[in-house]
Amino acid sequence: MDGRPQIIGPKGSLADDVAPPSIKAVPFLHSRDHGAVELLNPREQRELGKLSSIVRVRRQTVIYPEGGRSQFVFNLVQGVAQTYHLLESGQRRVTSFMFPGDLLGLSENGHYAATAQALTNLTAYRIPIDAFRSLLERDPALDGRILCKLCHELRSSERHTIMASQRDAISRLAGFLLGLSASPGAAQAGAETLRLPMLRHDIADYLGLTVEAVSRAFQSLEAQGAVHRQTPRVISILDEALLQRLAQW
Amino acid sequence: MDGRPQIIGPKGSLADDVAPPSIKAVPFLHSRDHGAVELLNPREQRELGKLSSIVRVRRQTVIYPEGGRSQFVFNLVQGVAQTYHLLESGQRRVTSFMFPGDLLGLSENGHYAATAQALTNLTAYRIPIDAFRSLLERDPALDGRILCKLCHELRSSERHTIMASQRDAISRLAGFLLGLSASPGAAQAGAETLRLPMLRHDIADYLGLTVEAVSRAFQSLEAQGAVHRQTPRVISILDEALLQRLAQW
DNA sequence: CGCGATATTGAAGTCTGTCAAGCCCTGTGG
DNA sequence: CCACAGGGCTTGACAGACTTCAATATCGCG
Repeated sequence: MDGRPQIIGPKGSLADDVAPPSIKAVPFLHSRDHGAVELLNPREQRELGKLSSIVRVRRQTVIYPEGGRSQFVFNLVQGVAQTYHLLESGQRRVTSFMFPGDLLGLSENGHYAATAQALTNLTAYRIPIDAFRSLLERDPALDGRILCKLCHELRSSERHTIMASQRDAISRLAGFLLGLSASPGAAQAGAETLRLPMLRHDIADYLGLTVEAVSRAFQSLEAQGAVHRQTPRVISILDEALLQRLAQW
Repeated sequence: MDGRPQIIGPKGSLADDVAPPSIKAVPFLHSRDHGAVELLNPREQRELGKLSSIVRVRRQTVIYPEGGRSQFVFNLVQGVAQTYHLLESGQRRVTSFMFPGDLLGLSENGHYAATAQALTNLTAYRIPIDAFRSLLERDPALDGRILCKLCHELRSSERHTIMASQRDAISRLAGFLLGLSASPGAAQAGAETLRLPMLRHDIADYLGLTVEAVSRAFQSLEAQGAVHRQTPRVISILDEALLQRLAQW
């Protein structure tokens, strides 16, 4: 089986197995610091579903490449993805990890601004960008919700910036783990064990460190009793308050 | 004279001196890497102007505080501002520098997500957020443009992240100077002399460095012949290609 | 169960942060 | 318009943290 996205088709035969389109964010106006909620009402979910194909993408597969002609927007409903830039220096910078409830391929200008890659096998709604735009024009309320989602993304990008510009590796990793455990799609339902879907290399490229520095930061967090590595990819958070303190916010 | 924003009032007496509302961004769909353009047509400029008060803010004044109840959106038409977060560790993180054509106070959820502060004396349209939102609902085309502006901001935030997560100070500063000289409102009309409206301390907090590191990075860039410091705040770019190379993209 | 990829650990070099001191702008007041 | 004072900027020395290079241990997939 090749690595290309497998298209199941509009309202495809397996659609019944698939969760409906979903966009989650912290609402625009509201009391602060409450978690993300579903922005789409059932009607909007149906509308989006009608425009979409369902695609299943295998782990490691590139969903769309940086610079590619932007034809589709993707709504992730299952699995995890990352977006990254390749720098001319040969380095790679991971700009975001995407979870169910996220929208990929939007923040561009005719071409994709980053490469998107599946970290796990994933399922997404693939929406032609023209259809998406005309839906937004017909439906100002939905448009407002998308605006809200973008604001949310902007905030998390700023959060990312703050994390990546911390001076020491421990602060960066602590902030990363906290963000991950607070992220709606990332933590499995409140348990304090965190399954990391990404490699150390991905974390390093996200935080602007080397894998060695990430590894040593894990070591230090574990030595201080903040976390425990059950396996390299399964982390339990032992002392969230300590993590918070170490993150230096 | 106190430091509070000076309100000139809706269509105030000095409105004739003031440029019309302006929102600039790289268009959504289009061939790539062209500069930012004005997104508002004259009708939209009038609409926004009718909803707004014109405020003049003195250098250093806080426009709105992080966490404050979000009541207004600001459209900057003259001068420069920055937004920042104060971390619990006492550090400060500058998240963006804003120029004419930018929109402040949008990316929030009922409360301002960051503090906005004037770096120079500035002029802005102050738009009540409710009026702004209802205008967007009445005018889907404008809504789409704001969406475009947000995408643009998201891209520049990611750019910021990439810059701030570079390993060495020279790369960060080179990237910063390039971004500034490419920024529509920042460079004075194509001249290769760049007037920096922000302090070294602001640059340091933007790049995640100390002022000393910024100073040494300037020293190094100058020694390599990439830039020349006419005064600490007036920089000429001597070799843009070299800067590009040093920025490591 | 075994191999390849991933993760960890170790040692040396480099760069930034910190602390300290001096210089130079800038803008305020006469 | 000029002088002065304060703040901003630069430079120096040292310690600490990260990167780099290298080797080993471990995980997880087939």
